[in-house]
Amino acid sequence: MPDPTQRGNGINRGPAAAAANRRAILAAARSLFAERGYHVPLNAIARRAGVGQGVLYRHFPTRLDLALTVFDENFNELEAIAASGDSATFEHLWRRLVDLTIEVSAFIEMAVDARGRLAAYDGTQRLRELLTEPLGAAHEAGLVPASLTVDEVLLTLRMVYGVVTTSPADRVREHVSGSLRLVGWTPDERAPR
Amino acid sequence: MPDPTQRGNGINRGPAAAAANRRAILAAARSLFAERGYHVPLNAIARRAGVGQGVLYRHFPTRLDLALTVFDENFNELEAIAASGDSATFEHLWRRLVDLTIEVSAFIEMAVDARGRLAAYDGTQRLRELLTEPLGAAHEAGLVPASLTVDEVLLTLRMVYGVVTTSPADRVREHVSGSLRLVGWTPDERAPR
Amino acid sequence: MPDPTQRGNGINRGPAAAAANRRAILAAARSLFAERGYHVPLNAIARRAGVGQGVLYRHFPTRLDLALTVFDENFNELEAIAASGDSATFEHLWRRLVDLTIEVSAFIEMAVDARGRLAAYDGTQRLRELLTEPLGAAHEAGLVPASLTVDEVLLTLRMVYGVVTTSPADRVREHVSGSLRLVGWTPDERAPR
Amino acid sequence: MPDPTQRGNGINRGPAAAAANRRAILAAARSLFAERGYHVPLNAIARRAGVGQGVLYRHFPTRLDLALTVFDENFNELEAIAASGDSATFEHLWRRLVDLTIEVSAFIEMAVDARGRLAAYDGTQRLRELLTEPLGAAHEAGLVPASLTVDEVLLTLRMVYGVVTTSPADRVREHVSGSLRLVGWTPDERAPR
DNA sequence: TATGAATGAGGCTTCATTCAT
DNA sequence: TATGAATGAAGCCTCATTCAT
Repeated sequence: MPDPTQRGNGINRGPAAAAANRRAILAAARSLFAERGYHVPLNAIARRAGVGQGVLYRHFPTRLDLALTVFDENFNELEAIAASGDSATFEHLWRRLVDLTIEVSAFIEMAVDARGRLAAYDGTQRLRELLTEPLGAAHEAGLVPASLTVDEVLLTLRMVYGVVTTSPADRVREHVSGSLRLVGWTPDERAPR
Repeated sequence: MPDPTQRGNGINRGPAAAAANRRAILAAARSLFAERGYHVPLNAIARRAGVGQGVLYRHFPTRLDLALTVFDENFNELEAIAASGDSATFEHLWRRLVDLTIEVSAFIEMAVDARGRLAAYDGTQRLRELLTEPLGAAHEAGLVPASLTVDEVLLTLRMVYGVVTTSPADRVREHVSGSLRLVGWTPDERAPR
Repeated sequence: MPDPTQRGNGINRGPAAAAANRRAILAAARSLFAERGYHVPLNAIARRAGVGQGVLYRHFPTRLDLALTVFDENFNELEAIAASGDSATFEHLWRRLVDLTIEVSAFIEMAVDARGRLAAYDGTQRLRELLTEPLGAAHEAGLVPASLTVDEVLLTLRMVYGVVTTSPADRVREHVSGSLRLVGWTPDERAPR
Repeated sequence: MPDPTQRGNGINRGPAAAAANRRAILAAARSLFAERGYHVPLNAIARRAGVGQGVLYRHFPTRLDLALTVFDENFNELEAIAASGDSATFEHLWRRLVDLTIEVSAFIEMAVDARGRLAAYDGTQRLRELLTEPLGAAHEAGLVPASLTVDEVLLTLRMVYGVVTTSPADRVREHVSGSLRLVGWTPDERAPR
């Protein structure tokens, strides 16, 4: 009788393993997207996950499905931060968004890919929703200017993407700080304009 | 007797075609980079240019050589603008830079590719040089704030890249305008901050 | 429903075919190396084996891997002969070595290729080992001069290679006989010197 | 008015240059065969010779024609040695033959190529002729055993080829010496059997 | 249901050969 | 007659995707 906690041993372990496989695939994809970019071969992901090629296709029919799910998990994390609900939440969220942007440059490649294929996808909607309440709280606490909108926050994030992608690897954070200063965010205080 | 004005008809048109071929390849590459991105198959470029695979390799041994030449032409155009030398030059330059950024998003992908392979390549140096004098003139004419530096202009451009790349094709210009407003440039007047 | 005994019909025959495919590839490689030399196109091998290009790469990532495996099988056969253990074994071995040399001139080309890439590979070591005992037995039985060493046997073999490679196909055996006479081996008796 | 001693300057210098071009091609081919083997790209030869591709084809329609001509020059040199006519001539010839064998391993590759395509070519005939007289002189002077025939000398040479081709580059001469000892030639004295 | 081998299209690159000038 | 660019076939290799077991 096979050990269900053991994966990738070539034994069909039945439906019970499906959830574990899914998690393993997502973890593998996350790390490989970060290491080798969005276009990393799918079989490398399957290999690192310890599953067969077929399983990967069962769970995620296209590369885009896989990538969207990986990045969805980031949204889950961000939503958890947003739910904490004090006035510093917005700052935490922003900090985490910038870090994710720096870490996962694969996201931008996915976005390019998705633009052509997934007209319906507007990943920003979810971001918009999770930012609304924390930004309101920050407004009330006087931590950000009253005029700052959610859309401007998102736009700034996309500007950060541009800077991240075009910076030499060893100067990314320095350039990001410079660009945030340009829009009037002093990175130390994270107090916009 | 073959018609020498006809391209891509499978006939060896002889060395006289070399210059025309080179131009045809560059034009094909320019349009395909814009349409399909930096990683468009090289044989698609050769096909659109109406030349054999080998000709493309003779003129441009690597994809990077080809891309650098294409973008070099952009620099040439920008330098021509810069040379005109009146106080509105900076505005013209900036407008053209933003347009190029919107049109040729392949440039960003090339930059990523070049980063790994062409340590010596710093495309921004050339940009920096051609901007210096026009920005000085704009300073003197009071058209831009005295504090605005060339590096800030370049950084802004990279932020624009980020917005371009992550925007749905039909809303690119709208988003770019929004982001320029964010950094205090009102796109209508091009009067920064 | 596809006929699983039929090869190369464009149908995915599943993993069960792996072992059969491997054998088919090796057989195809063996015959094509003999017919067309070491540098025969790999896709010709895949075609004769009735498999896709990718399968060949899965089993043998490089041409050298494939060739080494093919020739390994020759070593296996020789070692089986060597294991039989009577005093005539050396004669059998030698006869087979000469025949293999004549049949598989691709071996020499592979050796040239391997020299540059596989510093660790010393194919002769395995030959040396399998010859040692049979030569000793032949010494004891007085079938070969006491002074004949394993290295001399190997050197003679390489001289035979030279003659094989430079002889017109229809006179190979005649020339080999002549050259063995030169070193004092009368091919009829196989009684060296 | 072009300088006829100057080659590869892109100017059509008329028929007078034909002989110089031919010599340049042969010299380039000789060095490149030695450096990179028989299958060196033909355009590399044309480039080193400083001529266009077309000229190479005019003079030598096939790779084999070129190679045969290159090696013919070796025969010319050997015939010059043979013509000197004293009793040590055979020894000089033999020494030069072994050296050529070691230097020009491209010859063996050409031989493999020629086997399939040039049934009529028996390069050995010319060798045989130039060796006959010197070997006779050596016989008369008692420098070689009376039984040694020209064909045996040629066969030995081909055995040397085999050893050369299969030896690690840094041990070629050592192995050749060993093999000559095997056939009873002590390399120091060059006194066969 | 999971495995992982097989398929084969597609992209890259190299040359032998041709041919306009 | 010489040049050297153009052609395009051919080989190499890499995956995305399928499917027998």
